Parts: sequence; structure tokens; C-alpha cells
Amino acid sequence: MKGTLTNICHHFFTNLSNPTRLAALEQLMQKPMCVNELAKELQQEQSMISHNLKPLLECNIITIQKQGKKHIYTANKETLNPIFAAIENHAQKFCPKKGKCQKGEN
Amino acid sequence: MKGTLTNICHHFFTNLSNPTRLAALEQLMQKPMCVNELAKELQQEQSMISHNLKPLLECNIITIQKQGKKHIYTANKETLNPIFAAIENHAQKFCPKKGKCQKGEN
DNA sequence: AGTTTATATGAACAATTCTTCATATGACTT
DNA sequence: AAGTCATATGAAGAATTGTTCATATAAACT
Repeated sequence: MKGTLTNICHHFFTNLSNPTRLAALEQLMQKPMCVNELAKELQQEQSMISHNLKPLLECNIITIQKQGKKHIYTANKETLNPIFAAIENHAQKFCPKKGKCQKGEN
Repeated sequence: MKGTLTNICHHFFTNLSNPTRLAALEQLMQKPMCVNELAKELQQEQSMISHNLKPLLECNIITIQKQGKKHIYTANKETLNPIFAAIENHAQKFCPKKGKCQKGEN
């Protein structure tokens, strides 16, 4: 299981391969938010959000800024923008269903 | 669990969040290869390679070209190049350990 | 037709990852 | 310092994914 890139990528993609984390990122791409805000937006429990933000933070896919008791998370757009752009392009050009296929449907 | 992009991304990242598949892609980025070649390079069983190529093919992250009994797989560089580039950049700028951290080490 | 080579598939068990619930920590407020 | 609000953490069971082994398919060769 070779190169360093493979290793980084594995962490990275594992981190992003979760619907809760992606939905959280989608929100954070709009604007920075605290945990409760995310929980409300995504209609998920606070502990679920916290658990899922943790690995994103550890990989610096998001950053944290503590304002008193609120923890405000911000998406790392420098990294995420080109990746989402590439995937959007992929969906347009290479996904027969333009990204609307269901898991394990193929 | 909102938008279409989140849905596409989930498939996409799930697909890429596996060391065997990443190692296979790393090889296929060098040159197109058939299953046995990959198995040899990665020192994995043929069935393991086949199982792992399947989801990559379904998402068109790789393409197949059948030459008689050999099935030659090719990486979709249009999609993969910018993604790997973004992750490489991320590792340089944002990973404290430049991508050399171990799973769950943080 | 039978054999060999190349790849794919199915199913069972193993391993990993998620979610939930209970509880802990930490910072403001009174 | 007691109470409340915001977030984090731990642990257990649930759910998902991965790996392996046996077998199927399919093309080429004799």
C-alpha cells in the first residue's frame, strides 16, 4: 500500500465519505457556524455533530475558533473548492445519472 | 442530508476511501493495466482487485477496455488529477505531519 | 469439445465505522 | 458557588464495508 499520497488520501477521503460530515461541510461552505446551529440546520443531535466535526478538524478540513462557550467552525475552502469543483465536473461529464444514483444501485 | 452534490460526493468519496482502491488508482495513474498486472504490483489476490475495481468502474473513476480475455483499466485523469493536486496541496499546507500521520493517531 | 488463462461474482465471516445515550467539561450568569 | 448553556467524550450495540475462498463466466488455444 505504497506512497505517501495514498496514505494522506485515505485519511482524507475516509473523512469525507460520510453524509453527516458532507452535509455539515455544505453548511459551513455557506458560512461559519457553531455546533448547535449545525445541529439545527441538519436536524441532528448535538453529539452527533460534535463527533463528526472532530475528524474534520483533526485533518484541518475545517478550523475552529472559540468565542466564549461557542465553538465556531469554518470550512477550509482553499482545499474544498477545487475538490468539489472536480466532482461537480465529474458528475456532469461522467455520471450517467448526473449524480442522482442511489447507493449500490449500479 | 440535502443537496445533490452531497449525494454525489458521498458515493465518490466512499469509493476512494479504501487503501486497496487508492493503491490501484496510483498504479493506473502511471499507465493502464489489466487485473493480473495490478494484482502482481499490489501483491493482492486477483479477486480482491476485481472486487475493488468494480465500484471505481461504476462511478467512472476508471474505464475499461476489453482486449480479448484481458480487461484493461484506465484512470480517469481529468477527474483525479485536480483532486489529487488539491489533496497534495492540503497536505503541504495544512497537515502538521505532511500526510504522514497514522490512522486515528490524532 | 476440452483445457487453459483472465476476470468476475457470491456468500460468509471479519473488521471498521456510525449512532445513540449517558455523562463530562468548560465558560458565562446570577 | 450554583445554575445554565454550549460542546465534547466514552462506550456499547447497530450498521456498513472489506476480505477471503470457492466457484462461475468467457475468451483463446489445442
